[in-house]
Amino acid sequence: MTDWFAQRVLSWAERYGRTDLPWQHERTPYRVWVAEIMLQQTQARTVIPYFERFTSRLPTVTSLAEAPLDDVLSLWTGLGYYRRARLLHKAAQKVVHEHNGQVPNTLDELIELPGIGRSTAGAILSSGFDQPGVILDGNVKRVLARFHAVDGEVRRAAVLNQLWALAESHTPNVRNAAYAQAIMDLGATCCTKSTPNCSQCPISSRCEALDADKVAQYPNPNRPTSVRHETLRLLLIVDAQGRSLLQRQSQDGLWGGLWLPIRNESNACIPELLIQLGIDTEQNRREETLAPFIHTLSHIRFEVTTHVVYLAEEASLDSSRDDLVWFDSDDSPSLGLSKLTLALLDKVQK
DNA sequence: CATTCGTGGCT
DNA sequence: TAGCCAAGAAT
Repeated sequence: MTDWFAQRVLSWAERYGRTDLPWQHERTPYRVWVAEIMLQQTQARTVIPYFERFTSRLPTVTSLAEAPLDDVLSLWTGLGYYRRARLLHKAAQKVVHEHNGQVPNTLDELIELPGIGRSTAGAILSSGFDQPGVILDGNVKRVLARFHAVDGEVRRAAVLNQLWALAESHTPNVRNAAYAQAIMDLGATCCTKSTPNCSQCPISSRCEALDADKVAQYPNPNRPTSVRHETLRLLLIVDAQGRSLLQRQSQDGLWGGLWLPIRNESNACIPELLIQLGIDTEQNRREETLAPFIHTLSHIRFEVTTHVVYLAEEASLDSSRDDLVWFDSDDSPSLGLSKLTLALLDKVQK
């Protein structure tokens, strides 16, 4: 290992690197895998409590593979990007069936697993197996874009290819796990997006961006994606016992596989919806419309209008539909819920 | 190649 | 405070 860059970053990490992250201890390929999936587009501080709870409940690949999907999504509730949970679950079953329950340790095999792309595969190889593996996440992209003054929107393929080549050129084939952690720590704690600490940076003496006094300009920002505006009409039905009717979303799309109040896309009237759900429309009920509010996602602005129907009696539900469930927060069944659903249920509780 | 996925923390 | 964007992958 002769790369000056890697030497400096490794030495820096020996003093200033993070050592208290839960996936750095009891390090196994499975725990590293789970952590890397949770860490996709999600900051470490947010991931920590989810990782602890997830690996405590599902400590092995086999336990994850055998768990109901609802349990996995329940452990993911609030973390976002729920497709990651579905793909992780599917990948665990694939590992059990095709790899004898052992997390594979080659780049090709890892990328074949759902939810694992090039960077995550590199992270699992290096951090999980201490084998050579190249990472190009947001941290590494920022460090490299600054160090080499890489121009152009980072999301463009030409720029990405350039960054991958640079990442590969700097990645040593020894101390693989240490370097993987070191380069990410540098980006996360020193070469930060805003107000980077160049004075304590181990590679600042050869940083092209710093040399040109243009650190803040790298990486060049992507053109902002346009925000979509949508309305979300929800029907929240509460029965006499205080249970709320939830419906499972399709596996694809927003909140896939999660349980939400009834979505009323077509703006149908309440009696019509109740009939569709198989609920007796003759019984007494009280209705209320909650004040509309804005729910923002990364690129969608939902104006949420919630109509609440309180049933006075026991509701007869069409038992042939497995996409409906009466949810009792005291009973707390294992279901994946979005933050939006949690907020709405909280409003109805009082 | 551009868009679609959640949520929270930051400035 | 209203955006910006994090340990990205799938389509």
